[in-house]
Amino acid sequence: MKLDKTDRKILALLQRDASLSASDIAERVNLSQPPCWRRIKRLEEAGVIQRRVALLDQRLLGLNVTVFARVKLSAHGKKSLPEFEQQIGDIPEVLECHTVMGDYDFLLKIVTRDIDAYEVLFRTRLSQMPTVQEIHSNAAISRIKITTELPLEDGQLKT
Amino acid sequence: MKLDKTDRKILALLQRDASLSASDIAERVNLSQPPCWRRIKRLEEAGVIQRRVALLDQRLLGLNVTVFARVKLSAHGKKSLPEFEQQIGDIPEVLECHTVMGDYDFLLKIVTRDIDAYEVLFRTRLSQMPTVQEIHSNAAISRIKITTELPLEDGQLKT
DNA sequence: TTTGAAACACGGACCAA
DNA sequence: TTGGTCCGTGTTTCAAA
Repeated sequence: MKLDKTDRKILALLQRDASLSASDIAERVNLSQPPCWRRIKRLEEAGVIQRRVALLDQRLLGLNVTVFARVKLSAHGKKSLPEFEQQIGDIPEVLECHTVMGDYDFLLKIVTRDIDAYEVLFRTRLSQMPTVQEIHSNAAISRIKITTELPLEDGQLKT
Repeated sequence: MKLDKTDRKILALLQRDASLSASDIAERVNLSQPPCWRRIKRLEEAGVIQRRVALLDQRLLGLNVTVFARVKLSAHGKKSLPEFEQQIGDIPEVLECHTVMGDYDFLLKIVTRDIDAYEVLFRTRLSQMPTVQEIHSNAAISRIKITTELPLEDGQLKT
């Protein structure tokens, strides 16, 4: 799928504010509504636009703690990776889990109500996973920047 | 602001799929459409629903590399924190920047097209910031889990 | 909570460049 | 192939019972 400049403009607008209507966007990219709508549809069908979601305020929901946990699996545990991935998927407090290169195996982003809730999660679930050898937890104190907007400027993308 | 069970159900639905209409949601939470719509509006006005965004497919956009960078500022650099935060905010490839407790000061999540693009970003921007003393970069190989859905189940929230 | 009306957005048919 | 105009349908939004 190839994306021209107009497509990228549309994507940039939508990943900033998905409540914009097709005609709002049409106006900003100098198109009339139907062709603009067709482009959006096409981007959705191609999967470039994965989904539309509401972002909630963590603080207002009382979810005050974000922890980054670096996890190392035991040597034999690496055979049962699917099991580990399955278990991680089942913990709603784990927002992200990435396999990383370097001195540890996974980086997890975890959100809980407070430190106590994290401690419980850590003790009863994370450290209980049979494959886990070692976990280093680092609590985040403040969010300097946090966005879901991917960089779409020229030169950062393959088109 | 207090949230009852119905509010939390609405939030759970919207943070999974913001394309649901007010009547779709009304149906699933056993309400008629207008009161359901009023609740959504109220949640938006209170800021619990911060915004609605489109999530794009990183791979399809050719953004194949995610790097987590651990940054340490120089001792005197900690005075000019606002400057650092400003500069971070201006780099679109930096999606997240958290202040963390522990052996380093910040954790950054960075997305680029490929390793070369990261190297350029690292050399020309990140390592050039006058306040930065040390950066450890860890490339993420695969995404096991990645979601923007906050955990809303009972007991995880203050209501 | 239900009804309903006005405004608006969506999405198809069809034509022009 | 891509954009434009026209128009029917459904949704949102909000007032009134």
